[in-house]
Amino acid sequence: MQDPVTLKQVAAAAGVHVSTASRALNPVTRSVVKEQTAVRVQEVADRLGYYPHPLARGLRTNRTFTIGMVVPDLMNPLFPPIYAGAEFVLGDLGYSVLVASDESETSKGRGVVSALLERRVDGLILANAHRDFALPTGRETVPAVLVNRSIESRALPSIVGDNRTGIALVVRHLIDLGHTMIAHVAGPRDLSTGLARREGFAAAMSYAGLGVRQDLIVEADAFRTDAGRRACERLLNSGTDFTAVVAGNDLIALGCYDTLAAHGISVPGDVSVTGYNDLTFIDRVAPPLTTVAVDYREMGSAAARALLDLIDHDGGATSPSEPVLLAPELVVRKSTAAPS
Amino acid sequence: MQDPVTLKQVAAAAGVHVSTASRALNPVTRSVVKEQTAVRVQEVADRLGYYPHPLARGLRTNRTFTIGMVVPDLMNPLFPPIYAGAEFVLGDLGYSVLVASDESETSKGRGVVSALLERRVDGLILANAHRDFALPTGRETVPAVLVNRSIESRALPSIVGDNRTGIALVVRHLIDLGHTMIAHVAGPRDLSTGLARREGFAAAMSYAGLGVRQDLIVEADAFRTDAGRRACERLLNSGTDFTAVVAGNDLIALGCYDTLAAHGISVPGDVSVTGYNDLTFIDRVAPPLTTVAVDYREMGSAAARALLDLIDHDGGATSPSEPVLLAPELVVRKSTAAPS
DNA sequence: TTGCGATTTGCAATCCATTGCACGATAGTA
DNA sequence: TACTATCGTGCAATGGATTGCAAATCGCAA
Repeated sequence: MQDPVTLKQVAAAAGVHVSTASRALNPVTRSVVKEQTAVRVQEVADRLGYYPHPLARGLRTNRTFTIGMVVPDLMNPLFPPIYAGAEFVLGDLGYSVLVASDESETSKGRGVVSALLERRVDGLILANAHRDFALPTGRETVPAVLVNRSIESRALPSIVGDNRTGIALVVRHLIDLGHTMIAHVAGPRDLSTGLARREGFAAAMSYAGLGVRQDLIVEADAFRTDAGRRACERLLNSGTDFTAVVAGNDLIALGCYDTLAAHGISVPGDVSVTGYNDLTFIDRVAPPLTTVAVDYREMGSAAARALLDLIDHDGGATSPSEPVLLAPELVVRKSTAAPS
Repeated sequence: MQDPVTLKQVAAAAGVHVSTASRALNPVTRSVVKEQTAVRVQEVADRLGYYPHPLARGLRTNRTFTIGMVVPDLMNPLFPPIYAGAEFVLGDLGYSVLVASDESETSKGRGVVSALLERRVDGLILANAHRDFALPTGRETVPAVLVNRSIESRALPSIVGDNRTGIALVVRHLIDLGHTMIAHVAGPRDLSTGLARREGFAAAMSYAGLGVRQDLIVEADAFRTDAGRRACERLLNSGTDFTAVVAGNDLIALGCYDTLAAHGISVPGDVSVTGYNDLTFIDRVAPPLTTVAVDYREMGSAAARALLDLIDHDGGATSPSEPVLLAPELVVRKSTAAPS
């Protein structure tokens, strides 16, 4: 409807100079203005419904109170909770979240990051990093944190799940049930989650004294159901015997369900299957999937807090650091049973 | 790293005045500059990696190339595709999407809208509207469109699914199977989707000559599983006989699954159940749910296009209009069968 | 009453790009 | 050669808030 109120109008109405009005309205500089004046300005501002023009302010202060968040694919139920957790923390502090999805499954995806940087976001939360990711060089940068996936260089702080421990939980669970021939349908090796779970699998197997057989490990080329189907197919075609499959995540596990069913193999009757992530509704598929739960909302919140810390204190100067690990939790359902 | 390049620097390097540089770089005004000069400026700009400061530009032009999108809850698998569709269309044109979630299930939620307006978004896509929603008055407004849910006043354009037709499809399907005693666990009446499906249900029933029995209609207080459970419980407690349940959406249908199972009633053996939305994975629950598919990605895209239209042409002056309806599609699975 | 330090407030520059207006230069016409 | 269109470019204001610095005001003491 009507035009927004400007600071100049507030100042005029309060009978002071704009600079005084500015100081009166800004909590940080308020103390420099005479109490009585500050109150008057504040009242006028409230009455007129004044709020500062974010562009004008940002232009001057070089802050936008906007955070860029990059996700690979919001349709993957994994990411909405991460977003929700982050936005919950950030929104409270006056930040808005600019969401950009980077559908490209390649390691480039610098396009969206650059786009966000050009928009002068105050920080970045990256949920889509490949292991070889690096912020674009040769251009101004902002504080950034990784979430869910970490990178090889450790150049950016990251908040991720403890994938090694998580996988160890399911391996332990399967061994406790009596399994010894356990296969792994791994996620892509170029994502830290895929690699860490694969390494965790190997570590847990050798720790249990079962050894690591490469013919029991296949890799899905994406954390998706279709990729899981194909990978499981390869596993079956190799002719290797196994009584349990540790899938790289829930979607791959669903792909295994499909392929196993297509081969007339019953879960968990003939083969046990485990997933990772505990997606919504994964408890309602047939059979309900034994998996590892990660608190993704908390992960998003933690990432946001870490980012704010970077913004407020270190000014973005980040020294290489180990990922912050969130504890996973085993969720036993009906897709695992003792080997027949 | 280094500071961003400003137009002034480009102009200096090209040996022209900033205004000339500005015109040379802006496609609209490029023709006013001598071709040769324009080329030179462009080359310098490219070499220096110049891009305009969005805040400075926005301050002057009063455009932010930012669209605000409000969703009730991104964790509901319904909304990510809507976002994806919208962002796909908008991103191509240089717009970024500011996502805000309004968890409050009340009809206020003007808080987030106001926050977005204060940020000077160029337009709004609202996916969370209650039937009595209206944009905040007495303040400047921007073009806005509704998606998925429409409002009573018709004051804003909306892109929604054809809920009446969709429900008619499932009712028809159930009748074809031989059902006559069909119950409806409706969604909340204060959401257009809840109301339209309820009305569609009544219309389809009377069209089929089965009449509308109020004792066969209960209302869930939210489009959630828990609300569906409770509502279904009420339906059963009322003692009314029925052989099929048309649920207001997939989540409510899952709630019905739970309650029916708790009462030892088998689906679809004793009672058939239908949902609405065809959520991801709903084809994998036990039993796979017969439901109505809506192309939510397309809905998001359509909303974005409608919004862009409003922004570019009408300048936001909207006259009341009927919702744009997207055709639904019946998806028959295993939760429906002939009555026993 | 004059003077000095401490508060308050005002001035003006700054952030960066856009754009109406005017000036200068070139081309074309009489 | 003089004169008017045209074209290209520069000047300067503008958008709105922030902030270093200077000026004004006040209180209080000598």
